[in-house]
Amino acid sequence: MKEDICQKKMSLVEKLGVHLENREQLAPVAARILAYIILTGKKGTTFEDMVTILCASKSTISTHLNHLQDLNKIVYFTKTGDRKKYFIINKDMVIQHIDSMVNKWREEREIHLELKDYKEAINNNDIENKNEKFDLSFHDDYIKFIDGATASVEELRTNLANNKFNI
Amino acid sequence: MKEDICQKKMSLVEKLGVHLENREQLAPVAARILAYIILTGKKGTTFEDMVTILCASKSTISTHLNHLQDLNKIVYFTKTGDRKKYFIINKDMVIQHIDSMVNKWREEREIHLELKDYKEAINNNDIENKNEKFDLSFHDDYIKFIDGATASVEELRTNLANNKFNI
DNA sequence: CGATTAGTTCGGTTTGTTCCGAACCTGTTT
DNA sequence: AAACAGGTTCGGAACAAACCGAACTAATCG
Repeated sequence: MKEDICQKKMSLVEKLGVHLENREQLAPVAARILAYIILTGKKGTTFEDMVTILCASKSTISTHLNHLQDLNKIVYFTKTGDRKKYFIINKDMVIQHIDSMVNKWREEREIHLELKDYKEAINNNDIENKNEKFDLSFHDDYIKFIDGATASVEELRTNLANNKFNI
Repeated sequence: MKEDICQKKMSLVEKLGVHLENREQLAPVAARILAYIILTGKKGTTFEDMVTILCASKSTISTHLNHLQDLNKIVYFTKTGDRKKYFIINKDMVIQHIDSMVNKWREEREIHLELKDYKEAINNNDIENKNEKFDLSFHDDYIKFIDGATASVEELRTNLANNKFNI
């Protein structure tokens, strides 16, 4: 029973780990630490736990734990008469992620506008070769998509803010 | 005049290059090749052009050009009595990109469902600690966002298919 | 004081990526 | 045949990322 759940947990740590590794650009072990902390939830996880469960050295865990704290992805609480730190995820990690998506899309939008500008200038410069001109409507469509996606994510942001609880 | 445009072009190659390097997970020079091909448009670019303009070795250009062709990002056309290949972007590169976004979101959706399942199982297992239970509504909100974003991107896909011209 | 707990710091190895130069190949021109 | 155009292939240099072990620190406990 308990072993079953533990096995399920570790398989999810790997799966979520791979996902976070890509999404958050983290080192393999750092991503697994984050995944493990997420899946352990409010009761928190300690340094030692992770050393044994994730099968990594103390130095690796130490470095990555500090890194994740620098990135504001995790925080810890303590218990009286206990020197250990209990790590949990920072509850606005999700908001951070949403903001980074919005930023990424804003940057992409900027690039599309710049590309369109450049292509327009080229199109107007050589009048001779009509069939070699750039198509520009693609950029407008793409910008429309970005605006739609941004609207969806802003809605998510409001939903989360209203519910006031995350993860 | 022409130097101005050329300088603008190269600065856009770098900017778009950095963007593609991250978005498409390409090596720096590979991303710049792709950016240069995009910004040159329908008249196409040759191997030699890129060696001189991007200041990279023949071997580097060769390797990356072949890699980009393997990824179906670029294609070439030829001219009678001219052994050079003229590279242009594959016009369904955009569709590929859209499909990869849709896939990424579908995977993310799956993970959220799995996480929710796991957390629900844990919540029902220990009945004692009520305040340590996982919040689950976050996953529903996130899935709602993914569905919204997917709808936006599907709309983009239809727009592009209707217009029948890309890039 | 000595031992233990909880964690940090540093140097080094392993592994992977990115690019280059030199040699090579294949078809064409002289 | 020799030279050239248009590439390809291979070995390796240079650098960066990821992790580890060993030595260390700092606080607490017997």
